[in-house]
Amino acid sequence: MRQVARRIGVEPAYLSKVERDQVAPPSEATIRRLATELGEDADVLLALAGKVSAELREIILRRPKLFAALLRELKTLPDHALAHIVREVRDGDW
Amino acid sequence: MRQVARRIGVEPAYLSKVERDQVAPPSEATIRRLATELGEDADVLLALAGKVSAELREIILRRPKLFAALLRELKTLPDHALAHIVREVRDGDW
DNA sequence: TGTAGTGTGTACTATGTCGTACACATGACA
DNA sequence: TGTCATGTGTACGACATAGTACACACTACA
Repeated sequence: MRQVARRIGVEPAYLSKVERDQVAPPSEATIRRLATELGEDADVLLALAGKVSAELREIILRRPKLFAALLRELKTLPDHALAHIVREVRDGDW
Repeated sequence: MRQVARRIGVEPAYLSKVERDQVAPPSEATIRRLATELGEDADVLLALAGKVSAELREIILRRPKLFAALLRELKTLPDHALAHIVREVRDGDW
């Protein structure tokens, strides 16, 4: 644990408390370093901390109306339908 | 101005500073009341404040991987293509 | 048996967020 | 010319965020 703490640049005591939810979630930067260190998906770890990455936030902020409308429409769509859209867009069908 | 301030529940001095960007943006709740009062789109006003509504954040947080992938794919799509997707989903073509 | 490494409890701190409170200058106008 | 409404400058404050620093208890093991 001390090794992980040292590698991601925080105090061992702090990491210990983070793991046991004894403190508020770390900053995005710290969560990202932790995700890298643990081989976890950063977006998922951030979500566990109740955070959305600054990168995604920026995408939305550039076109708030469109993305707000889109997200509200997609909100209730099942996973496979979402994944389908992702694939279609990626394959350039737009 | 004092009337608007009173209606949205803040001090006139504060609203004055907000208008001239002399202070950090108000909270989401205050921005929403302001948007209602001014007849503006809340998502747009929130975006001007660099914020994404808690509602949209929650949608993402429930399925972080899917929405992260989706947003990154949609990031560079032109407005009309995004609007097209919104319509298709709304019309139940999924 | 002592000592070296491991996780944890307690206390503290700096910076950011989201405002309030009050005084003041200014211009309109009766 | 006094007063009344209007916007603004300055000071302050509560609470949240994102940690540090240090001491301490426990375990393994040479």
